[in-house]
Amino acid sequence: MPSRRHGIAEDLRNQIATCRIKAGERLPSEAQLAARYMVSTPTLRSALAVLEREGFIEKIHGKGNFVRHPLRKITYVGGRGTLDTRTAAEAPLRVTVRTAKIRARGHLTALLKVPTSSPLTEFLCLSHEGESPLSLARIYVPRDLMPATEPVLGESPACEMAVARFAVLRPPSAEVRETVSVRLPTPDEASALRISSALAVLAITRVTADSTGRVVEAALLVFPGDRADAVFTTHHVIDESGTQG
Amino acid sequence: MPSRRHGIAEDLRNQIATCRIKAGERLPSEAQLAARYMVSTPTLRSALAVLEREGFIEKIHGKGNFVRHPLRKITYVGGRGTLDTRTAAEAPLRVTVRTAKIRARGHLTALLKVPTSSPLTEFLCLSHEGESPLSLARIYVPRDLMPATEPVLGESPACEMAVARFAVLRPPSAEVRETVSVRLPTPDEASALRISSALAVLAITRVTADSTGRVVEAALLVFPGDRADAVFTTHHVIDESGTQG
DNA sequence: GAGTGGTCTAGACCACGAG
DNA sequence: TCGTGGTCTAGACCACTCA
Repeated sequence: MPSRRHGIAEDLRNQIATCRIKAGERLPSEAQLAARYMVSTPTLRSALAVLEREGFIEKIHGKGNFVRHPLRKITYVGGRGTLDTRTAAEAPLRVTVRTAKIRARGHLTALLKVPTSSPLTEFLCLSHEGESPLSLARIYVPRDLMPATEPVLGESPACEMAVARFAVLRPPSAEVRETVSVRLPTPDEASALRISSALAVLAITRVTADSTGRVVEAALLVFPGDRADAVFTTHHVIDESGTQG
Repeated sequence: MPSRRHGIAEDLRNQIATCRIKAGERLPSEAQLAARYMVSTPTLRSALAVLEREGFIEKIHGKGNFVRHPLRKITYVGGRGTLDTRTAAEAPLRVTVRTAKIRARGHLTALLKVPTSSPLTEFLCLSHEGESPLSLARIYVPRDLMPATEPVLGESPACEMAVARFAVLRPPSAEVRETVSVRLPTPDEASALRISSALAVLAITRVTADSTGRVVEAALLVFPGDRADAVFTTHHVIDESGTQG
């Protein structure tokens, strides 16, 4: 026996799936929907909360409830030294970058294996597809690894270009360790990605080290959980016999 | 200005974090808590819903709200040919396995690259740590790759042992492709893992192929999102120049 | 100011668990 | 049966957006 809210949620889900309510469109007001389904507003709102957690709708205070654009999943490809987030390549990806000079503190010191308050360069990258934010990246590089001659870029060029440029300057043999976790977004992340704070994110911490073991980059990547996959491919060329554990 | 429910949630979170309410313990009834915080029961319940999504409490209908055991995170180590889910190794991990003979259908045919209704062996593994379910694994192996002489094990031995045994029978060079995604659990998964259906899970689809490209195993792994990380390490021994994209 | 969503109330009634 | 959580109601009032 399905509860009212799940029945309503399913009905709306179907309407969205069958494009009877199109992407980007506004739903009828909560009062109207409550009347249509003959439920009280709290009940209707709890139905919408289900859809919000599932990523179907986006609530905007004072404006309405909007159908999110179809889940055009992006794929994060692991194991590379560079940020590489598109696969649905047809997407017109727009990336904004903000650069800052900061000093290591807190868990950054552990990630980068540097002492507290050692100089770092921070890249804050936010990628959009149309109106929908797709990913948030915070990338930290020890300042002395930055090409100081190069004017530290302002806002325009793609974050990935910037990072890729540094990649070629690095020693070629490196180790990349990527830790994937699921969590709820921080309030900052939720607003940057325009998602509900109840919609879990896929968080990837990527630490890149050169052949000497020095950490040359730490990247904190965050994706809306419903819009991203991460793929890791391992080739077992040589049998690592008994390395189990 | 924090809302009532967030204030209450934070207060309870602190009490849990500082062990003023210990793991496994029951919280006071919702009516009592509502009285203590001088809010209505729906408001109090929405505070508990926050804690539930965050993984702090577990609601059990008719019994009460219970503090979940501390987030003893397990780490899934990617890139291996075997299931390897412990790192907090002190954990007394108990695994139950159910074996079944099924036939490929739906997306399994695509994953395993086998025709519809070709024979498979399914391993359904559920690992517990004490009372808390930690992971759910559904592993599919083409039946002809199974050592038929070996009696298909009943319920007792560890899933990982079973799978590890097959691993050594396989050609050593293989490719492992692991796809990590975030989603809400299915009702089955939620009840098997004893988590709220609002608590996102970390889902890993692992496809192992031998050197000929034949898929020898597909594993669908599900972990409670708040209890698991996945780590992937890549060694860039040889510079794959310009393999970008 | 009109319309929207956000929060909260003070109940009612139902469903589950344990004795 | 009793105590628990689960669902729902019919409002009230506040906060935000936009004309």
